[in-house]
Amino acid sequence: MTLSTPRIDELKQHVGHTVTVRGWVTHLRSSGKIAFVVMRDGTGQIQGVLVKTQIEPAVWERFAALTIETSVAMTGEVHTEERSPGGLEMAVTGLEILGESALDYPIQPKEHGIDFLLDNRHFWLRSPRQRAIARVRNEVEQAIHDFFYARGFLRVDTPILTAAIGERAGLFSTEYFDEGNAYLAQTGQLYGEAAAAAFGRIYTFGPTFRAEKSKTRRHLTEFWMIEPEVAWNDSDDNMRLQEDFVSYLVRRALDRCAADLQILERDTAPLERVTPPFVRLDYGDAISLLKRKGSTTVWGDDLGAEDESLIVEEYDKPVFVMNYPREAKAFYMKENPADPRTVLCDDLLAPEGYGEIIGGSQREDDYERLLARIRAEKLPEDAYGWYLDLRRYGTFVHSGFGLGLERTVAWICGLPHLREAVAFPRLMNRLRP
RNA sequence: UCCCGAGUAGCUCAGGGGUAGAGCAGCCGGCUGUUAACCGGCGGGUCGGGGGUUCAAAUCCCUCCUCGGGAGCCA
Repeated sequence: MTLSTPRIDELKQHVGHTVTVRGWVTHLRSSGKIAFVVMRDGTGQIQGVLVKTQIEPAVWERFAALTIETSVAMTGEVHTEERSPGGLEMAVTGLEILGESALDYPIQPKEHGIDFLLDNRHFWLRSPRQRAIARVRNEVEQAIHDFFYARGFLRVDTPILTAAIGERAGLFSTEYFDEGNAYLAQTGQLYGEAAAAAFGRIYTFGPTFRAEKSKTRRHLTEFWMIEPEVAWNDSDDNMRLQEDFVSYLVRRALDRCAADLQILERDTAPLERVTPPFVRLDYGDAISLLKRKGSTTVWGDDLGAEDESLIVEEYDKPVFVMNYPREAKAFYMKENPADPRTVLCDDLLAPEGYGEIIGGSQREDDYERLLARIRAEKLPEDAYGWYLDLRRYGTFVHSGFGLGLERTVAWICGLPHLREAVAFPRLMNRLRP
């Protein structure tokens, strides 16, 4: 059966020949003695046309038994036909029902509410729009690996079950034998730093978990993060790496996913402008800018969503905001020698309201300073023993960042909400399907 | 957690004190080029749950639940 059953996107090579394709029925239309069946196989769609007077009665009867999402093997001669969606059509002479589909398939070719669609995510995934998003995500993921591979980075897989270390936000916990609680990783960074001391340039690529009760278009409780960590990179090197990286990912999507972006009706003009260098806006200058624009945010505050939009609208490509006050940022960031009130860090804000897609920093490499920060933040000192060791045995200048995959995909695809950027999104009130 | 908004047929919604509605989907019939086809017919309801006001509540009041949008936090 596998022989000569091309996939739908290969059918243009089979014009004039009789082939069999397998897939799922998406549309059925009948005019009494002529009928149309559109099927999908994951690579595209093909319309089959059946003329009652020209085919075997048994085939016509099987057409009548078709329902939406029936899986079928459809056989016929492929020809060009401009009235057919996609320009190709199959003159069906054979039809085999592989798997029946119940009459109450819930998804219709019309508007649905988001609650209903998320409840039916396992079916929603079958739509052309969701396929386009999945293809862009796949391309971005591959581009990430290619980017780092070409630059001699080693991919390191860090643990998902961890002791209580990492960010301050909510943790998911689970029992772990006689060791007390284990927590789902919020970041692989600390392990990445250990690996950078071993291998020089590394990156992680994996799921991370935040038990935050946040209900916004920019948050998931489970999301994928890419975290490079580079020995001997300072904060400036770090930002150069980030702008090269992000520009490369966008370029790859533009070059290889043009058809998908078109299905998503993505205006690609803003993406075409994503080239290095990006603007580097010092935190202090950002505050001045915000004050000019009427914000009440003052020096020392973290930047809110409103502030980020005010900054982003000033530029036509991603913008770095760098060197935040120490109090607004994590304990592991290196003190800024030029202004000890601040740390050497950067947030990369994406255009068009997609917010922070990267958070990065140079890491504190001085043992005493790092220990002081851990104590000041009242973190469990013993849990960070191995992390502090990295500063006791050959400490090194190093920097890294975390890129949120779903935010990046949502931005490139122009999605209104992160939940479409992953096949089965995890939100605070959604654990299934 | 806080602030808004919404829950009526499988779906998308109208109806806002007086016998529950439409379109789509489904089913039956018709149609030889359909594109979310079209035309005719049929079936389909705990009006989110509970309590209250009233002769009478989908409709007014209270309360809880669920969902959506936003904030905070962050990627």
